[in-house]
Amino acid sequence: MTRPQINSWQDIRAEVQRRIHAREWPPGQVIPGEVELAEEFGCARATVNRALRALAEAGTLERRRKAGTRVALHPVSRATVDIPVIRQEIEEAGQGYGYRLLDRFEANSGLTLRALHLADGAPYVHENRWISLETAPKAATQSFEHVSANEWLIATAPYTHGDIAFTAAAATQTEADALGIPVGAPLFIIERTTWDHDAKVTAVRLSYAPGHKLHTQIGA
Amino acid sequence: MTRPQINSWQDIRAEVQRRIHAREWPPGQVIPGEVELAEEFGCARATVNRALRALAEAGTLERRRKAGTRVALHPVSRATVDIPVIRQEIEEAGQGYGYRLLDRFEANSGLTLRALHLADGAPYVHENRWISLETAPKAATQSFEHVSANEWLIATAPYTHGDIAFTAAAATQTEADALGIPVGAPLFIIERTTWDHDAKVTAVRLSYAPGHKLHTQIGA
DNA sequence: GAGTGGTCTAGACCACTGT
DNA sequence: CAGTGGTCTAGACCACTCC
Repeated sequence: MTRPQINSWQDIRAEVQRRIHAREWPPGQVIPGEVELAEEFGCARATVNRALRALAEAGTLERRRKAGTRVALHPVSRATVDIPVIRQEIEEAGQGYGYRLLDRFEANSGLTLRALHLADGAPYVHENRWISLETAPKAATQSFEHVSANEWLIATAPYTHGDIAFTAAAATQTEADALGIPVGAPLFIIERTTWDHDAKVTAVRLSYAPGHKLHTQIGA
Repeated sequence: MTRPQINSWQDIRAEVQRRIHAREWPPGQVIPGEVELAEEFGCARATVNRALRALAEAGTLERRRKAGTRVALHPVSRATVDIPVIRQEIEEAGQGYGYRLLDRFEANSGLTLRALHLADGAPYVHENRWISLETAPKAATQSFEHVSANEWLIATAPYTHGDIAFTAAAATQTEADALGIPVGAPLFIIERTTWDHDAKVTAVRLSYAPGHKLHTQIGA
């Protein structure tokens, strides 16, 4: 009785997942060390390391030096969400992209924009954005009437990190007018702020027309 | 004129990010191969591979055999969202966790539950769940009056993969009654379905009380 | 077919951290 | 202080894919 040969790090990952799945290694339990597993599987320790690291990044395992590797006690679902450029998002759905600048004014050291993105002519998402003129001074010379801030910033003002929040909110009068919906309608909101090192680059609130869903997947 | 020594794969990752950031390697451009970079940085190819692989996983680079490595043309923001167990989510916010089963009935080969999770006694999220009695037959013998399906399933019915959707919706009469809010109020919704290989395990719709935000971060 | 990334190995040293 | 994971190396072969 033989079992399929376990060679690659992905095979090892699958086998470890199977043992966790089958409760051979229940949640919270410390599993054998890398050296021991390498011997069992007949491979190099680096290969085991590769497999266990992948599982740790996925949230399935928790690893600490000296303490060892254990099966995660509270297996959160770790989902990776891709937030595309809006034009891309619309065009990939096979729809025609449209863009309208609604409002624009400078105040102090910031530029505030409001814009509407359309899919096949229908309002898709309302964008309320602030751009730092200290970090991205060239924004002051851009009209943003034909190029969305979304795309201009990507090509012009790189960032090092940011944070994102998802929530729901009732449509304000401004949003309702722009999207052509009743005030108070439930909107899916994405708020994003990005920095270039310590300098804030931009902050944006995207208000999606009712019905919008953000999909993602989880594995193991 | 010397620059800081570049040794670790994280140093290499940072240096590559810097060159992309500084437009030395603009979006779409093919960057030097691993061998060449390894020579430049005076390290092993595996170390360069480690750094470039990390950037590829983050969406910053696109790699293909033979074609080489290029800077991503449409740098989507790839955010990893941790979706914790609800009890944990509440307790980590320093609030007291409460749970009430609202409804329960079996139909055909499925068990349908409605429940309410509370934070410091206030309604936090309304849960509407379906559990496959084919995949998880033991669910039929569970009352779920004191143990939430959320936690019971984690401890009992593992899954291999699933999908998640985020959206916003107006509170239904049922949700409004449970959460103590007006009908039509904007709710943040998480819909999740999980499978164990080909068999559907459970599907759940979580309706969060108004104001709830799901936070995450992005880097590079 | 040839060039690139993907992976594996065997060994070594390092870094963190629990005891 | 000692044990575990984290990383690096030098070399090798493989797998994919563009030409």
